[in-house]
Amino acid sequence: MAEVNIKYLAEKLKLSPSTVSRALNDSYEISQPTKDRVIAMAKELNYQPNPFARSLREQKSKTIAVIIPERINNFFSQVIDGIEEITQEYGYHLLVYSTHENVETERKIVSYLLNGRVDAIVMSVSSQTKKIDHLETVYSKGVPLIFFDRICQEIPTTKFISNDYENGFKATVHLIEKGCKKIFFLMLSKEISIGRERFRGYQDALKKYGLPYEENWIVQCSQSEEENIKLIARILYGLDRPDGILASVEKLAIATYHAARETRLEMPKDFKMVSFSNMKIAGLLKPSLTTISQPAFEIGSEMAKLLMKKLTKPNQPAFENKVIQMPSQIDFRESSN
Amino acid sequence: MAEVNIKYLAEKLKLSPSTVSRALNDSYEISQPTKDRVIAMAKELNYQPNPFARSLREQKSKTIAVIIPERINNFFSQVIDGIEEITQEYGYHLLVYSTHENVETERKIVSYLLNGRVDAIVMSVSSQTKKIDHLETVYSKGVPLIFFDRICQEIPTTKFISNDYENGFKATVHLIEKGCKKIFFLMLSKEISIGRERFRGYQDALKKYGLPYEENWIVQCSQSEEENIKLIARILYGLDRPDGILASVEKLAIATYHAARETRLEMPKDFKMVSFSNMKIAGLLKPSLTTISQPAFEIGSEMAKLLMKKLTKPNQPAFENKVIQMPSQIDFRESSN
DNA sequence: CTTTGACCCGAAATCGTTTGCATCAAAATT
DNA sequence: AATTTTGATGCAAACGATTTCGGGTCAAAG
Repeated sequence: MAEVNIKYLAEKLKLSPSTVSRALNDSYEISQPTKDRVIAMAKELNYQPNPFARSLREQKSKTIAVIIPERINNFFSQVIDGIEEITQEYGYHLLVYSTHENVETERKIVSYLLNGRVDAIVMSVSSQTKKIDHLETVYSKGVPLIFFDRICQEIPTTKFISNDYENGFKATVHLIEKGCKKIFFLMLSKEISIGRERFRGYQDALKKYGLPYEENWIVQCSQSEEENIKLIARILYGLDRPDGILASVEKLAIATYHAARETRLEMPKDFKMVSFSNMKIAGLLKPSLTTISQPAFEIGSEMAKLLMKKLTKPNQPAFENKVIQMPSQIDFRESSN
Repeated sequence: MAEVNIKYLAEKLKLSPSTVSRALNDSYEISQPTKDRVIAMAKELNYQPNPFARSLREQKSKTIAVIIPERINNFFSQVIDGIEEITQEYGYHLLVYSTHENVETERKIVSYLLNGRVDAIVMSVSSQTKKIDHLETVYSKGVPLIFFDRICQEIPTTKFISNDYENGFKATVHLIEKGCKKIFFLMLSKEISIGRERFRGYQDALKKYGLPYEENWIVQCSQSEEENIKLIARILYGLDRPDGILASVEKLAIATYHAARETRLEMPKDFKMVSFSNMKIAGLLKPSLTTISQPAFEIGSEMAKLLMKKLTKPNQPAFENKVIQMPSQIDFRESSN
């Protein structure tokens, strides 16, 4: 493969490696004619600097890690698209990892990243994450860290979410106004902070309208689609079945569609549903699904902007400990009508 | 941040860096007691080897690039999941890039990867890719390269696809058997090899059943969803409108749903449709969509297995110039009934 | 005629690992 | 007893880029 490196360029040009390096980096110490010669030769030989030598020397990698709980989810794909939109301009690379909602995997991935392999980490924690010492380690090592969607409140850094509380509230009010009296709340796990916010909105809306809710209306689902369908079907078969459902994540809405089909119940006649979801084709479902969708792309690009500012400008402070809320959008469709 | 490195470990242990390195790499030249001491100390100080120093020295990065035309597509997400499943075990990292179906972006991304940043590239080319000199460069530089789905026939390496010809054929036959006489074929671009195979299957099926087809039944769509909807709607409004549609990619099927809605035509009454798609919720659409879905996860994991074999074992030959076909699955649903 | 400063360039150290070769004691062999 | 072998370790050179330091030239200024 005979890589062409700086030394080789220097030889060809009868210059020293340092001069070549400086010329390529447009140093003021090098005369214009020399620069031109060097650049021309570099182009001719198609010189590509070795990224590892550079990273080793400069102690930075121009690489960012993105850790998400699952890939097969439009929301996360859109967020990554948003991140890439910005980072690509700056020549940064993206290492993407999926934890598959598994804490152990999450811990392992994070541990790979503590050796300087990446300049920063952007992540959405797994739904099973309870102990957060691995995240504290990242923080204490000084690796810039940003959370989004599934955030970890305990770590004092910047977090991006959408106005989950507000939309949990609005969605519930919407169901109430459509006449629902028994509104169930489907969630993945108590551990997810995001679920909590959406849940608080739900609770407060019920309270405001003087509606009751019982413990078993809060349905804790699992990772298994099959089990979730069974669980929800059982609930729909039950005597105490809901006339309204608020699904805190997309996959639970999908499971509900399957469960409804199994139990031969029809939305919105037998029960109504609203779901948090960034599915593009919510409008093509049968029935079309009322969704609360997050500005995923913008969340990604905003995070990336913040990152790029910190990584490419000198003397930037650590990320502030704050939560940035981006507005979601509710699209009313048949499922809740 | 005071990174703990080998030199520091050596000092602490009163050993030379070389001994420490060898001990950590479990070299036969080092005595067991010394190894134990070194390993214990490394664990205590939480030593993490610097990946760049190692990559620089070893001339390999333990990183693989995955280049896809778009992220918001279940097929590609599943493929990446499949790749990760295997590579993670071997401690390999995944750099993921999206070209957004843009050749220029594709060229730029590829050029970033010619400097040893990655040990291999797995890619699905953009629909606009016509000139392939950038891919030839990758190949000639000796970077291991595997194509999937949108393959580039001209490069002599291993390619993974599903039995596109066969399924294009079967899907068309299915539509014919359901009574369709005017079957249109929706494609993204003539450049995509994959489209060609599917198209050949379509053509041959028509031929076999003695059905005609006209030039303008082959619809070339664009990247813009909006334009595609308009285009398809215009076709559906037309006098010469199809009674069957074979969509070669998922996004065109979605566009067709929107166009049908606009023109108030109903599937499968007014026309029937089959689409290549890995959408999980095809069964929940209105009407549910008959799909040909690829074994995406397996395509990913098979590619990764091949890669890992080449990268982790000594003296492996270059990838054979062959096309590996994985069987797709057809799920018949309402849209074509 | 010296000094100053602008300008151009090279030698060598550095980043953290790995590894070919040298070293040196103890054990084994002649 | 002298020599070879073995086993365990250290020295120093890579890998390829950046950067500190320092040297030299040449023209203008003092």
